Amino acid sequence: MSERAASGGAYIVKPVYKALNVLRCVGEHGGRLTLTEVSRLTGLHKTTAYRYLHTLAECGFVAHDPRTDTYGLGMRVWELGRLVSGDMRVREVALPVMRELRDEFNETVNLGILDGKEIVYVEMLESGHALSMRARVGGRDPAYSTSLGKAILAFLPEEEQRYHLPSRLSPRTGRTHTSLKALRDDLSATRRRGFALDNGENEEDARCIGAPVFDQSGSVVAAISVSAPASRLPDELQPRVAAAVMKAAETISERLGYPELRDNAPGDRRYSSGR
Amino acid sequence: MSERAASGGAYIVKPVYKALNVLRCVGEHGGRLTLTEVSRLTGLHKTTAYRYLHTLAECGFVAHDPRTDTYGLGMRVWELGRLVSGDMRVREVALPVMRELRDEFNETVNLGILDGKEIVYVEMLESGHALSMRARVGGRDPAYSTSLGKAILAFLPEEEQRYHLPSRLSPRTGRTHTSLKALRDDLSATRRRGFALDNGENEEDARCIGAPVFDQSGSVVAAISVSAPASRLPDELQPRVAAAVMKAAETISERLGYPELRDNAPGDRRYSSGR
DNA sequence: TCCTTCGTACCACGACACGAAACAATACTT
DNA sequence: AAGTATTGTTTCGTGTCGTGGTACGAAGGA
Repeated sequence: MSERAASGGAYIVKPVYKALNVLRCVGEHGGRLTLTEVSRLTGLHKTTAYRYLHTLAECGFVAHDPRTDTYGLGMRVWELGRLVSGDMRVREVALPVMRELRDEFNETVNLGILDGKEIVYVEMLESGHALSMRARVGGRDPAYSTSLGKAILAFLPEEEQRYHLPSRLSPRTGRTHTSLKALRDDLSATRRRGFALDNGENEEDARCIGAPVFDQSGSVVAAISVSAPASRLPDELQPRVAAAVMKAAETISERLGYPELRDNAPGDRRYSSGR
Repeated sequence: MSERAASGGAYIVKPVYKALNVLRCVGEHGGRLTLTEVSRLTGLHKTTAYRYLHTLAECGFVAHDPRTDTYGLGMRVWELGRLVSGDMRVREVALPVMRELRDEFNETVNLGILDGKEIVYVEMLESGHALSMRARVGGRDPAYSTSLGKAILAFLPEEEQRYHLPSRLSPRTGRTHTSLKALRDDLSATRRRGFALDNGENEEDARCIGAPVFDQSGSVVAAISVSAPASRLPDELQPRVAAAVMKAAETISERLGYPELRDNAPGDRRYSSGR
């Protein structure tokens, strides 16, 4: 079996890396995992999984139910998770603005944060329509194939941007960018016009329009987007939605302390290069 | 010499154990921790801390801010934390009942869960009074010195109970039980009367009255309590408060599917909850 | 009854985690 | 400006300890 070089990077302590995988595995399967299931899912030797689970349990990161001999996430994870929530000022600040935006078009509004090469959905307001998107709060998608991700990437300093770009663009739909060149062109276009477009690049038949959110230091920290089935977001509507999304994003940025821009010219958006 | 006690007993993988300590350390200090700070706080060698942080970062459990060269909790922690929240049905179910209880006496109402030898405050409704308790949501206290903890411990099967009792009872105040014998007596008393008392055992001058919450399988999963300064909870008032706390706890238990004891008629257990 | 599959326990071996020391790149002092 | 102290990063040899095989008792299923 050809093991992936995943755990082979530099300065990676393998026991830690693999144990964290166990933790994530337990979380993703909603608890109720038995030892052998964990062993199978992670590909670890049964004995090794056993020791990891014991260690994780000792620290409170997983909880062992002695009745069913199953493992689930522990309270310490919840505890730490709350601490992260407390740090996410964007979320509270953005919520009321997102609500307005949702009501304006009655379409799903998303708030996303860049984490590594993926964006994480941090908040999401559903549209009234029955047809809803697949994404969920806490879920992830590649940054390069979503309007949220592209909105953030486009306004990142080049050096940082490179860090968040994958070496290989695996196409998620027929419309996903497959070359770094095409993606870079897309990014500079979004930077020019101030918002990002996703025409079914991440999910078939789904259209998204996203705009970046800046904090007081002038760097992108998040993005918001309106997403809907292509049928409900025809080309004629896009300018109006894009303007609204950008407006909302600017409002959030200002409330985060981002210095207001006097000029409202829509192509003149620049991030401060100095820090 | 004291290594066995320090970094755990058998089946503990030390790199994992220590890395988890790093993670908790980063969380407790609200992020913004530098490498050497982590090294100092955890007592780990600088190189080791460096490798752990790298590994944790690779897995998304900590985030490295390259600007300030500091580490904070990563998005993956938030992600997993949400999953735990989703599992905590008690919390949603208990909230409205807790609200009623808070309004009845205008005192702080707590919801706690047992985790290891400690209880974790999962929800908390403050009283209107200016004088509030020290405890916070997400915080911890020893189980044996709080009414929440004792309410849960008392209704645990003996074998499980022993697992959650510390070998050494370190006194937190002058009133804390110092002997296992005294604690056991207290526990059987609480089991008899159905609620637990804490007269300044955990925090000087703080009184708490707690009652256990059961789930559909009939086992304790949590406890609620009313807590207040001793001056506002005089002996005369205790019976009334205790009755109300027990009533509220029973209501929550029933809504969690706990079969009411009085009538055994199947399918006939949906009255007397006032709704 | 046998047979499977579970969690737990033990052990010998060699991978790899570890700490010392030195590196480069900043901050702080003089 | 030169010196000094502290930072994060890198390399490397040593010996610890994490690892996978293996085995045992218990608990179901056939």
